[in-house]
Amino acid sequence: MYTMQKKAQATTSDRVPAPEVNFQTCPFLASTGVLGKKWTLLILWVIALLRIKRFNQIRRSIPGLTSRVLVMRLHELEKSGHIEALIVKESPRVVEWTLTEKGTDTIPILMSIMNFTIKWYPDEVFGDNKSHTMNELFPETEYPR
Amino acid sequence: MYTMQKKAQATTSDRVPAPEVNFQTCPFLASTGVLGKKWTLLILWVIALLRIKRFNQIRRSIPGLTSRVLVMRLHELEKSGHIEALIVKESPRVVEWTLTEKGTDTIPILMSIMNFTIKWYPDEVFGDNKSHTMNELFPETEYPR
DNA sequence: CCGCATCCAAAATGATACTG
DNA sequence: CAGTATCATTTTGGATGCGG
Repeated sequence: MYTMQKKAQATTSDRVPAPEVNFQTCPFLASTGVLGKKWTLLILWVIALLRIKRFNQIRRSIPGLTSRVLVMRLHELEKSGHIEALIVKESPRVVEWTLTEKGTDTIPILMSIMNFTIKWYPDEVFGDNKSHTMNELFPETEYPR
Repeated sequence: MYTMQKKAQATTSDRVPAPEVNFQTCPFLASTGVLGKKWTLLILWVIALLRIKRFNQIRRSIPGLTSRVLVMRLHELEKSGHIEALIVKESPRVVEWTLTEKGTDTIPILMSIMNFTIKWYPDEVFGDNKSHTMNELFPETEYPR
């Protein structure tokens, strides 16, 4: 429960949370880093939660994502240290993409997003229209922190 | 702690988490909704955590954000039900933007992002280079869930 | 000053085909 | 299989203006 919500007699002079945080320069929030770009979180979800490691498998698991954008995002994520490429074999080339420690630390973000989505967009993410909770879906996972 | 990380003898036939979730259609992850677009989370941060409600104050608090994009995002966020406009006065028009319940539910997402950022990008978000934790920064807030 | 519209340039992304 | 190359389309940036 957030205590910062407006109470009956609350005024606008309530404490401003964490003014010492330069939120404007957060690479994700400001979309200056790869995490703020289109398709990135979906790609991370696939690698992190579905454990899909291969280029074309990732692409096929995300309808609408093209090779062009996928290869851009993978290389950006590699450069930013979220994922690593393991060259399994050359000619025909086989590459496996896996999370680094930094990439693993994005999982709570993905979880908090999905937690929001299953509450506000259940029709979009469930075929059966039943209500679901994160604990039901990810029973062995503590999230998001 | 996530139990889905690879253990020594783990194989790729480990359980795939939550196959019943159509993650591809999550509006945020897929960037089909406003939350996935550039500047949106920064705008929500300002309204939610800094409690800034006015158009030009929001704009000035986010360097680089133009009127054009701000007005687009505010109206998109209004349409999607994350924020509400309160017309305080006409001529000159004064509008106050505040979070709805749905918008309030995005705060855990913002928190998990900042939690990630203060770990991996401390130089970008702190001026003093000291180490910080979320509990230190948001003492009265339980987060992210 | 306020919120917001218009115009045009630049950047990001989509579609399709192709290569080692 | 894992990417490239090319071109069309969409989204965003920047300047400017405008009625209240």
